[in-house]
Amino acid sequence: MIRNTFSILNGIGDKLERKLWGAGILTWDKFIGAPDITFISAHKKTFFDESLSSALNALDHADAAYFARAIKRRDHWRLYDIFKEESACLDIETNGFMPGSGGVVTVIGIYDGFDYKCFIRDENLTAESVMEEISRYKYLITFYGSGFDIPYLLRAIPGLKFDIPHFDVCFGTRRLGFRGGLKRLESELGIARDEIVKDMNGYDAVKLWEHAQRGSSDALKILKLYNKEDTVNLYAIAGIVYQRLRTQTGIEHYL
DNA sequence: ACCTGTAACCTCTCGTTTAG
DNA sequence: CTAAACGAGAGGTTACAGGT
Repeated sequence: MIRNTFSILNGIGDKLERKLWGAGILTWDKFIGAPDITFISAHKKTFFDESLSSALNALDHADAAYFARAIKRRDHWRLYDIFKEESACLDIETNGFMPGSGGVVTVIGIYDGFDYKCFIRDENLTAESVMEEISRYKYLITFYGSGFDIPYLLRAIPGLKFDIPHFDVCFGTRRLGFRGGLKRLESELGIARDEIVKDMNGYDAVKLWEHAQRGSSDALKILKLYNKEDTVNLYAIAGIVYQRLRTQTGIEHYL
């Protein structure tokens, strides 16, 4: 999908992108190779050619950091198919407060499609351990992470940084017309959730952490299961949402 | 070359939505 | 409960293309 994307260019939006596709210019290579495009001035085209050449170069080197910078957040979903093999779903739990007002991260869960790893406060959760795990990936998938998880992590754990593209599935689903949070989305898409944590919400996760602090190993176990279900299910949802967003662009009519 | 009409992009504010 | 960021919508602005 990213090779078909022209909205990364400054001055090209949805309309012009579709117009390019309609003119048979479906890929970056085609654009650079076209001698002239009637509705784009020669001066602009030279400029665009350069941008697309560096993007192609970055693509050859699978340079995730380049795309994290160069592509507007709303378009990061378009990188899904080229980075999905090296992607990770991330979800955090907290003690219910905001950083600076006593808020801390209690659990960080990361799922890459095969393995689930979790970092627990006071056990193995450090800036270094989390950073080391994050650095293994080139693509981040979250649900409302751009609004909550990532800013929270950055404030609560100094030293963390994220310079890879970030597919926030929440805004993808909104654009597709879905309402509601992750749990509702799961049921609408027919994705199952473990019975034990079926009716839990984020606030329950706060209470479970409090129980765990008072010595309940069961509470911690359930909290981890809850977090795991979130990341694993998100992984499945991301693929579906990507496919639907792709269809929504209309690209398939031109291929 | 210049001017003008049109189309689409950008910026801004506001309200909605989600997270734990 | 609270904070934050995106989307929607409106208005202003740029830039292209065609006519004179």
